[in-house]
Amino acid sequence: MANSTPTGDSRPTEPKTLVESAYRALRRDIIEGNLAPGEKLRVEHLKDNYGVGAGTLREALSLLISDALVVSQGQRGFRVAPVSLEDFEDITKTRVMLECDALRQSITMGDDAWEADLLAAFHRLTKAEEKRIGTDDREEWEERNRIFHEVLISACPSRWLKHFLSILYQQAERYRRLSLYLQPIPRDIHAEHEALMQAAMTRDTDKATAILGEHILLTFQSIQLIPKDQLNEKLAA
Amino acid sequence: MANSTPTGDSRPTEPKTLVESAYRALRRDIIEGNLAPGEKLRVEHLKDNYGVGAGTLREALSLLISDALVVSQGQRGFRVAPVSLEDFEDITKTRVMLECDALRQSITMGDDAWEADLLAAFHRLTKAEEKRIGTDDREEWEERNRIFHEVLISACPSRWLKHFLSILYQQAERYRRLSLYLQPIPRDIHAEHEALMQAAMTRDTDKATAILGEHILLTFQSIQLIPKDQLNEKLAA
DNA sequence: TATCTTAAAAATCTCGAGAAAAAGTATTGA
DNA sequence: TCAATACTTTTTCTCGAGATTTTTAAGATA
Repeated sequence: MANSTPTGDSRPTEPKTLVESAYRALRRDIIEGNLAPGEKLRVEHLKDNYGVGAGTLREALSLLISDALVVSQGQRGFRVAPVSLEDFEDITKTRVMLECDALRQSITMGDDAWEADLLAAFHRLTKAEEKRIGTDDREEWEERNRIFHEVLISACPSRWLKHFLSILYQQAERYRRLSLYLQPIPRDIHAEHEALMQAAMTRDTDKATAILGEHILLTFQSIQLIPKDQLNEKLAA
Repeated sequence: MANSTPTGDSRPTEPKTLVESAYRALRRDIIEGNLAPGEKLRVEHLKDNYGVGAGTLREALSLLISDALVVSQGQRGFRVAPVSLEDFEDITKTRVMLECDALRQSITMGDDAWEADLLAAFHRLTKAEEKRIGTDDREEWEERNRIFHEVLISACPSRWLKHFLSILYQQAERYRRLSLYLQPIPRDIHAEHEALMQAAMTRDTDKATAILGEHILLTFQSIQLIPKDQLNEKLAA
C-alpha cells in the first residue's frame, strides 16, 4: 500500500498492487452503499466481481477492517460493517470534539501557505457546487468537500488526530450517503463553508470552531428528522 | 477474528484461526521490542518462525496495519512501524486529551457496577505490584495496568473514543517498553493510581482528570530525561 | 407440530508454487 | 577511482487447489 506512515492519511496516491485496487474498489462500494450494511461478503463470489484471487481479496478485506468498514468473525467470514443511529451519533460527537480541537491548533499554527491552500480549496469547492447544479456530479463535490475539511486542519501538528479524523470523516460520509435519498438539501452548506473559511482566515478561533461544530452536528440532526419507519428500512440490514 | 464490532476493543478473546494466532504473536513481538522498529518483515522468513503459510502471514500483517504497528509500501513489503520522539509526544498529548474526556464521561455515567469493577481492577493491580517486587513478572502487571485504565473509562458511552484510546494505549505501551531499560522506576506509580481511583470513586471529575493527565504525561517526560545519545541508539533503526 | 439427529452443500481458511518486481553484485568503460 | 550498465539473486505479489468448519436441508422420533 502507498499509505505507509503509521498515522498517515488513508488516501494512497496510486494503486501499485492488486490488493490495493481491490481495497479501493471495495471501500468505494461500501461507502456509496452498493454493498449494503451488514451484508455478507463471500470471498468466492466477490473475487470474480473484482477480478482478483481469493487470497488477494481476503487481504483487501483485512485492510478494510482498519477503517471499520468491514467486520470479521472467527470462522464465519467477513461482513460489511453494520450501521445504527447510535453509531452515527457517536461518530458525529467524537468528530466534533476532535475536529474542533484540530482546527484550533491549525489556526494557531497555520502560516501563509496554509491560508493560500485554504482559499484555493474553498474556491475549488465553490466551483464544484456551481457545476453540480444541473448535473448529478456528486463525486467531484464529495472529493472537494473532503479536501476542504482536510486543508482546514492541515496545519494541526498532530498526525494521530488527523489520522483518527480521516477515519471518522469516512464513516460520516457513508452515513451521509445513506441518508441522501430521504433528505434532499435543506441546508445552505455553501454559506456554512464560507463563514467557516472567513473565520479561519481572520484567525477567529472561537468563531471558527463554533461554526465547524454546528456544521458537523447538522449533518447528524438532518437524518434524525426522517420518519422512523423509513429510517429503519434504510438502516436495518 | 473475534473482535467483530466496528469500534470494538482490539483484544479478541480467543484465537480461532491461524491468521489471528499469527496476528497476536506478531503484535506481541513488536510491542515487546523483539522485532525492532523499522525492521524489515520478510514474509518468507517469518512464515517459518510463526509456523504459517505465506498468505496467512500476509493477512496477519495487514491486520497489524490497523494498529499502526506495521507499515507497508507498494511493492516493497512490510516493516515494523518506526518510532520517534515526536511520535511519542503526539501519542501522549492526544491520549491525554481523549482519555481525560472519556474519564469525565465515565465518571458522569458510571453506576454502582462500574465502581465495583474499578475497585476490583485496582485491587488486582495492587496485588500484581506486590508480587512483582521480587520476580520479574512484568507481563501480568502490564495486563492488569491496561485493564485498570480500561475500566476507568468503561462507563464512557462512546465506542469510538474507547476504540481510539485502545490503539493509543497499545502504542504508548510499546514506547514505554523501549524506554524501560534506560529508566528504571523513579515514580511512585502506585500512589498515582490510588489517588486516581479515589478521585474517580468520589466523583471528583476535575481532580480525577487532572491526575490522569499528569499520570499519562509523566510516562512521556520520563523518557525525555534520558541522555540523547542513548535515546537515539534505541530509537534509530 | 416441534425437536433432535444425520447428511449434503457451501463457504471459509490454509498452503505451496509460479510470475513480477526490487535489491544486490559483477562487469565494463572512462 | 568512480559511474553506469547488465546480470543474478532475493523478495514480494498473485493465483488455484485442498482441508476444516459452518450452514443448510432432510429425515426420524416423540
